[in-house]
Amino acid sequence: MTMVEKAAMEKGADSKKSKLTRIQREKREQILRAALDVFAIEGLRGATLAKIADAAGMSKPHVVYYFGSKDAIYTDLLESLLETWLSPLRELSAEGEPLAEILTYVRRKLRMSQDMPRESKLFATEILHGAPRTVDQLSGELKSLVDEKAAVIEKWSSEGKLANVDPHHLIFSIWAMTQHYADFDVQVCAILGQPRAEQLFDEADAYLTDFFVRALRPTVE
Amino acid sequence: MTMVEKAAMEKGADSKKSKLTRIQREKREQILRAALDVFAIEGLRGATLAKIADAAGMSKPHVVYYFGSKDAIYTDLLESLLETWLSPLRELSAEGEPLAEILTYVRRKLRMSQDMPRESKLFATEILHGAPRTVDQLSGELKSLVDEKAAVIEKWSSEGKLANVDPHHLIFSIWAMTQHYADFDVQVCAILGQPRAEQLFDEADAYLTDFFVRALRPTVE
DNA sequence: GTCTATAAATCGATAGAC
DNA sequence: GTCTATCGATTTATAGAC
Repeated sequence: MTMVEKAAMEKGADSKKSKLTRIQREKREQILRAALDVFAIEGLRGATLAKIADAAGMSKPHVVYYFGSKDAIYTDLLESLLETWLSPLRELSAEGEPLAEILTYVRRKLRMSQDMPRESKLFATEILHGAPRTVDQLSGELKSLVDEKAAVIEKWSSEGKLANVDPHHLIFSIWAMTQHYADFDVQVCAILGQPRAEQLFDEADAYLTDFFVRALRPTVE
Repeated sequence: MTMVEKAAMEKGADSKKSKLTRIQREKREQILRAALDVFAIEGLRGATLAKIADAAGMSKPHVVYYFGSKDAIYTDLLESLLETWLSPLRELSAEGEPLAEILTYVRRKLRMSQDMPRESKLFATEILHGAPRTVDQLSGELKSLVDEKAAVIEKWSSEGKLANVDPHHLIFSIWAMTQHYADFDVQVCAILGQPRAEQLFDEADAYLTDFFVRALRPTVE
């Protein structure tokens, strides 16, 4: 086992990275950036150490030296991105104006699809294939967060500030529609005739805002 | 090259299968069924001939004998399923009542996600990874169909029979929301706490119907 | 047509020089 | 720390017996 591996295996997530030198952190970041490109396009099995090493501008054993295995790179990527991925939902506030809060959430998620399509595809592929590395976090951390925010939405509905919708399925709808533009961009562009990416997301923003306003505005009684 | 391969390579999609004997067709069907299971879970790269052969109850060379290569099985699967996959949209009729037509389409797509989750995952993975084998059909056959139906929806909107929405993005929304339940079933079940599959789709049906009615009902002027 | 055995290629990971 | 060379395992595909 290498020195870097020993340091990385120190118990506790906090100590994990603090034990690394600046150069070690930078090398690892460099590899993670390259690996994201490769994994997003090729998937875990399709990606090879050779491609990752090539994209990172290093030799194959050098990549292994820093992470121990291809699988470790993949797992590290998923873990390090999860918090970022969930942050838009975390920011949904019970204190704000209901419809505006949800529209802001939709926009943040759509922005995330636009800015981080590789990350979106990484998670999509992982879940699509049964999420063997992630299923614990899905039914733990993620479920807690969703349940908490669903309760907020439920309360808004019951107070008549929002149309009466199942809050869990509403969250699924928001995920589905926004991530669709990142995950299935090839299909979307093929059908729309290859618009500029920026224009596409402007269209999607206008469409989704309009769509959710109509669907969620409380019915006049 | 084998006899089966020779027959399969006869030019023209129609002659392709008619040249095969009944037994040859049955064997090929048997392999395709087994391969769908394996590809849907493991992806193209993750699937191996050994797993496919095992699932089909044959030896590895026997599988190759009928299809020539692993890739050929995968491509054949995608092609043979495309028509089924598009059929719900094809059935959207310009003659029917607008809102009812769209709700019927949503329900058919949702039913398809429920009944054919493996097929859904197969297409999702393919497109997610850039659709190298399918991109021609996406910008050809699929684009034509979508453009045609989008024009119908556009007309309904302009006649005031439907809310004013971008018809292409509406179709994307329907795909995204319905396929989400098949493609990301692991995540959905983790968050909802593993409900029975049938119950989940009943919930989704009620939710989506309600949601689209609200979003698409024409605004009173 | 169907099998066993194996060739040929690929890939993850390691050894060991520097 | 970083490299070249290579091992060992896996996997696609073929050869050849029956």
